[in-house]
Amino acid sequence: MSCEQETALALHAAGRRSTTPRIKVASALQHAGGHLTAEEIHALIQETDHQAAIALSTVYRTLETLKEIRLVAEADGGPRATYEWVDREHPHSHLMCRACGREAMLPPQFVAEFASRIEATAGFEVHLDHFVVPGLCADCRATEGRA
Amino acid sequence: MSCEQETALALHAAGRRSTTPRIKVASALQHAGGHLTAEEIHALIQETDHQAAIALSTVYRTLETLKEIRLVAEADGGPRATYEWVDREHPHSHLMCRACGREAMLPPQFVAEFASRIEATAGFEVHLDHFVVPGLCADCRATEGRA
DNA sequence: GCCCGTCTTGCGAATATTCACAAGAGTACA
DNA sequence: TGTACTCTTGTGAATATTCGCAAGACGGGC
Ligand SMILES: [Mn+2]
Ligand SMILES: [Mn+2]
Ligand SMILES: [Zn+2]
Ligand SMILES: [Zn+2]
Repeated sequence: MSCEQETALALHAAGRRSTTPRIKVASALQHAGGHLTAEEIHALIQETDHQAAIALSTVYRTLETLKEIRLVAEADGGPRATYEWVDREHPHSHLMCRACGREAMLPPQFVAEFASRIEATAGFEVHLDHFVVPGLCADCRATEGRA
Repeated sequence: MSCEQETALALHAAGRRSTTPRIKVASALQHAGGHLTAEEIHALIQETDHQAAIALSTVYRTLETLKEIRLVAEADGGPRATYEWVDREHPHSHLMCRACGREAMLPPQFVAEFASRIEATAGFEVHLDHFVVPGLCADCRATEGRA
């Protein structure tokens, strides 16, 4: 089954309609990979598809919709929000250094166990599909000590 | 020692200058308590202090500065960012339901242990001073099952 | 396939947040 | 205390993001 079909199914399963902008935004995120801003997504779609243009405000709304049904995750942190396709089979999270900006991977298992613990005690279903943990990397910790 | 003096000390310790806007913003957050938007903070300062007004853009910049030295934490999630004073002695985090919007407290211990684990394996110093975990509360999980 | 009711979109306007730059204020040091 | 140097602020403008509303598209039932 194609990516587009899977997206359409997920939308329907969530009681939302399958529309051209939603499919295009989802497709752009899936095939570009990585973290993209709303504007980058919009530009990608224009390039790929010279005819029917999508309004930038629709891209924002669509990202919100896709986030609601957890197909897409938002990553804040910088001055602009970025968005990434969520891979349910292989979820990932980041460690982001506030000093140098570098990113490292965070073992998904740590996040999963943190979530399990909360669900077990609070009955709260945790949605940390793509978690960006801020802090200081080992290098910058050393530097800071000397500063 | 007064709150203002403590803020000034923290600023100096971080190599930043102690200025009127910084002290006022910090003071507003400390004494109002809870989550405030930049605009609410700005309004509070105007009310308290009819003379020297602070520019709204300065409030934004100042909040960024106070976040950098971890006196203040930002909570996203809604359409507008909110800010809260960080109480180092009694840190707290939230569980926020994406369906009904209600908030519950998250045991600080869970966050602390999650952080310890990351620091132990990755050497990364985690800065989760005020963590808002999205998800579904127990009530909404039940409702969703029936929907 | 057509009709209807509702959900979505495009568009433009309204807000929220960030930036650039010259003027003003805080610090270190004499 | 005065000076020099740098960091911050105020202001206005630039961007980013959200909203309101009428027109258009989607999905369900005939
Ligand atoms: Mn990622
Ligand atoms: Mn809080
Ligand atoms: Zn670093
Ligand atoms: Zn709820």
